Amino acid sequence: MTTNPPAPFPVAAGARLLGEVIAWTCSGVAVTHPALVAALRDAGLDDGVARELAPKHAFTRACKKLSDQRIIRQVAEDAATVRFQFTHESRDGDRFAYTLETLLALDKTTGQVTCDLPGLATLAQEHLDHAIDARSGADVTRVIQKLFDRHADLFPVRPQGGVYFMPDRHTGFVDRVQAMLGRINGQILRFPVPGGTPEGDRSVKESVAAGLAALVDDHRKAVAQFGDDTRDETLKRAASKIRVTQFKIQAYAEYLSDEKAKLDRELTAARDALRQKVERLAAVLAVA
DNA sequence: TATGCGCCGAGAATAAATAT
DNA sequence: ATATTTATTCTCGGCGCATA
Repeated sequence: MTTNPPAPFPVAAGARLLGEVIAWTCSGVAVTHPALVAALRDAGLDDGVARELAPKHAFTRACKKLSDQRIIRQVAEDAATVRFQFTHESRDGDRFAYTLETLLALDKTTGQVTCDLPGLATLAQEHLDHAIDARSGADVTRVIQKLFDRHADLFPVRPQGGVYFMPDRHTGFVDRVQAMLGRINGQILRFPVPGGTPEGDRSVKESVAAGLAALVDDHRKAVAQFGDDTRDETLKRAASKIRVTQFKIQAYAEYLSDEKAKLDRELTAARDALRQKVERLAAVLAVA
């Protein structure tokens, strides 16, 4: 066995990167919504992915904190207000006892809480205000996935997700995601994958091929569902999604090697199925 | 007005880390 | 050794929007 001198980074002249294996963690991240939006904007990312939480939905988060020895149920809702019943739960010997505590109203637009117990109104308002503002690690993960969904491609390394292969063309994009995560104390790990190693090339090929095959499969399933109640717009959108996937298969051809032909075949099958369906629906429509 | 569709949050399932 | 907490993905259902 020969001993190679330590390779400088990046790998070596001529050996280009295929991409990176990345994983992120937002464990324990607690950030306010405005701070998250600011972090996205400062990093040059689309801040539309971090949306506001409507008072109604924030209240369901707040309910978790308010549910100690208490059961909260929605009793009514109209355009402006949602009403909840708070029922106190206590242990009474060998059984539980329940007593009506209050009825609480939530204004869906202002996020204002009202109820006839002043202390409880204040407590509920505090929890609600916090829930409207606060974003958890899970929320940040959702934001990251939406960013990648809209602007880059991530191929799961394992079916459960969490670790992804990212093609090198998106390196600049991850740089921005990394900057964003840095501002909110999240962490992203990035392992460069150089081209030319047998196992690296194989693993990249398999994960990219599996990811693209999943897209093609989605198209196939969607087309199979279409019927005479499907709108023209939906059919057009399906065709456009198929074109996008075709573009991706082309763009990642170098990763796919011998897997490309199979993907091309499957995509063509999905496109033909759509074409046939469109023709059949047009025929049905003409008769009707 | 009804319907399809995307978005969002909840909850289940699962896994891993941490506390008891 | 067991229970609890935390994080993650997946699926489902409700809501609002656009459109026929």
